[in-house]
Amino acid sequence: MPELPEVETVVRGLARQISGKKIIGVELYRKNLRYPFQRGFTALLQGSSVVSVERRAKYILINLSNGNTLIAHLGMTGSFRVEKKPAQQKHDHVVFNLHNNSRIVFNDPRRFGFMEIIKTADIAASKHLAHLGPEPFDKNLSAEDLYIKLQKAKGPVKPFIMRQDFLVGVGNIYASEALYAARIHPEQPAHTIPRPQFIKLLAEIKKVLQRAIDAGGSTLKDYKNAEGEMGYFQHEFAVYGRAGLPCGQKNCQCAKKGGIQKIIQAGRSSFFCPEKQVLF
DNA sequence: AGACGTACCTGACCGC
DNA sequence: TGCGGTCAGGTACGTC
Repeated sequence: MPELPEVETVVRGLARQISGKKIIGVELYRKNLRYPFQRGFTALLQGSSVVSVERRAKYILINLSNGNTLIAHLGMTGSFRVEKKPAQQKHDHVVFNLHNNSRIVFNDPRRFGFMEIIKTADIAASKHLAHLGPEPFDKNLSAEDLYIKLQKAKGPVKPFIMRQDFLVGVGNIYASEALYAARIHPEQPAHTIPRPQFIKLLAEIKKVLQRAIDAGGSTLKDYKNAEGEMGYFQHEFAVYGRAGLPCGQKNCQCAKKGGIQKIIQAGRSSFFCPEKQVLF
């Protein structure tokens, strides 16, 4: 499910639904997700109130009044939903009962997601967040620093821009979309990209992420935000999942030559327009 | 040190 | 209808 826009959408929904609410009980329906739940998981939450809900990279941070933060990651298929009345579904793993009688349910069929509680003061230095690169929408984001890293990169550009220690938030969908918008072939060696093209690529990454946030994320299969709403950005994909179809721009010659190409890079599907994205 | 494959899991879909 | 194979939005870890 979730790249930056989907996580951002979930965070905004959760913030609306649970900010200021007290957690009166937690139900765990298994002993692990991707990792085992830590000892005392339930006790660390019970009785505290939600101060705020934030996003860092693709992680959801729920800050609590007791000085702890619940870090949650959605993996590929994790989702939160808000319920007024219990309506158990397959793969519901965690339920947070709030004092206003609503329930926040975490559901995750593949269980690649996880949750961990850490002291709020230790969040930035925590195992999961310490190595992360900058946020794309950080006011102080330095294109120059990123370009220096890019020049030292070895492999093709597409897997490189998905590295969370380079720049956070870009996953498999938006990597293809941003490269298309910047007219860069996904197999172009990262270090060969000239400075102006990289600046363009960075701008397109931000643009596509922002457009996706504005559309409420992308719903491929069953993604929904915390309030049960689907995203709509999938209707705006120019290349992702569109192998054999014409690319996002009308009248592109690629339509006559087999359309959008699909290749596998680092075990993931990449999509590109063979007319507009040419190796150099 | 860094790059790569692989593992983690379930479900949907496709061809036979 | 059923079965096997393939693929899926992400991350971490072992092994060169």
